[in-house]
Amino acid sequence: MQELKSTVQKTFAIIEHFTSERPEWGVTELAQEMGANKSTVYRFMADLSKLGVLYKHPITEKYSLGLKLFELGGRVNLKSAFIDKTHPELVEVSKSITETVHLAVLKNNQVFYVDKVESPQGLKLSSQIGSYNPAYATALGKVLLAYLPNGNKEQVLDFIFSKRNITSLTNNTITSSKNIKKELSKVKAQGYAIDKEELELGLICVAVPIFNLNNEVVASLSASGPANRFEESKVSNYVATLKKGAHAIQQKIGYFKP
Amino acid sequence: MQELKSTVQKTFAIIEHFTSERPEWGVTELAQEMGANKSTVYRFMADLSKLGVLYKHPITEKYSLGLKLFELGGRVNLKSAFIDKTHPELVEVSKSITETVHLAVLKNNQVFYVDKVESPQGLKLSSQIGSYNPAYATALGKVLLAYLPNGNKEQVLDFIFSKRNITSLTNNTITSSKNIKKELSKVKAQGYAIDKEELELGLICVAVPIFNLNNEVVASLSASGPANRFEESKVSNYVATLKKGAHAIQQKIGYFKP
DNA sequence: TAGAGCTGTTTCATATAATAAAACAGCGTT
DNA sequence: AACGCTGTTTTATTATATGAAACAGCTCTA
Repeated sequence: MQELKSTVQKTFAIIEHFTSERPEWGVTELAQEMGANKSTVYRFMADLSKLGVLYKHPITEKYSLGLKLFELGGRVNLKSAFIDKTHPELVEVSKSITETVHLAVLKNNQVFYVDKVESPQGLKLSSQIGSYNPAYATALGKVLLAYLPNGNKEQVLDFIFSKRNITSLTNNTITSSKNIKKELSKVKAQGYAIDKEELELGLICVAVPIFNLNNEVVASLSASGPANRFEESKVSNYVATLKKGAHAIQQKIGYFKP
Repeated sequence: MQELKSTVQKTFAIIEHFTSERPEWGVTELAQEMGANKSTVYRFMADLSKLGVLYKHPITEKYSLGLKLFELGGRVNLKSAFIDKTHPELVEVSKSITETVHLAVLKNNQVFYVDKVESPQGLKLSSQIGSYNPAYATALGKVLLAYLPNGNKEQVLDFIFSKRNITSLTNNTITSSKNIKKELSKVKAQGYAIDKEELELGLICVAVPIFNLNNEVVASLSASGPANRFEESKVSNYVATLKKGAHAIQQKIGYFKP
């Protein structure tokens, strides 16, 4: 934990450990997990409990996320102009395509999921609003990379493809710098990207760019679903629907820059 | 701000200033509001923005609450966060009224059932902890909507009442935006809501608000039962009992205010 | 066009709060 | 009764937060 400089960062490093997979932590085990001192973590958790950010179960004495975060989260949801403006369009696209639809931006050189509408066909994807995925293994990421401004494109791509950042997620993942550059040219030429089980086996994804008023790509819109539902013949229809949605979103968010 | 000892408390003191009434702050004005140093507040806000807890508008440079809080809010397990503190009170109220008692919050613009105590008279309601019902057709929902902060009230109501979201569940369901607004004014004026077979034929429900320390409504408490047991004369007694219960719950979920 | 008056941001010596080892306390189990 | 596991408190030490001042960038306005 000593590598985190500010207390604000430490605070949220602790909070972030409470995930849906691991919603409960004791003081000692969380300190161990974080490689931090027990009494330090204790003080943070005690403070956060006093504020209602964490909730301490009166019997088990385990901590979990508290009502304060629910309340604050609710304030964001209702106020956020971004999601308020894009969500209805995502709903439209999802209805039309009947698959899960994502809106993502590039953040820290990764795909950052901003909004999501689940498929009415009820296939659960592991993606979550606010989470990240590698850019090189997703259709969303390919679009965001393909349209990077020429000024720093090479730089960003070289950084992403420095060996330590790349892991092969499936047999189809593109792991070489040369091949991804070829792929990105193709994406830019055809105006959309496709991910054929490169992130996860059985999962296919199609994505299109969302432009701002300066013709820069600020976000990407995608449809994802099981491979058996994404026949070649359907893709062009999906792309057309996604582009219509992307266009509608562009009209609404002329100002947004991530 | 110097009276706040720990940095964790300072962090959330800053975050708490972003309310629905005042969702945007600049560095200088927030520092003034808090009686704190400008550069101190700046560092906090810069750190929080890096984490996505705050969002800095690229043009106005004003800060607002960010996606990270939205994400964290979604992770909170309401059942475990509420139920330990509220359940005993629900039992009390249910004993006194001898009808089924519910505790609910507004989530995704719908009524979300957090806790429930069944009537000792053994009428089974279809409601379940963790399930949803439309806000406009329940007493719980009317309370939660009536006390929405003025900042985004209109927006939320308009969203809920865009035609495709409304279905008439019984002959009594209020389905027009105009009528629900009238109804909500009434609810706020009298301090409680009543649902006369608007969700389900034969089912009547009375609900009161639960406030937090900022006088914002965070939840709603209700009693429900068959229409023939809810005579006009009893309702005022039910409301009184519910309010007593709501008050007791408020005492328990009132957190330390930074 | 010069300058006043706002912003947000950076710097740096100083003060203060965060840290971590150790001891403590409470609870079950052996 | 002694062990091993919790969460909690204490303490001297160290590292971090602080805030005054200066800077930078912008929009008015005279």
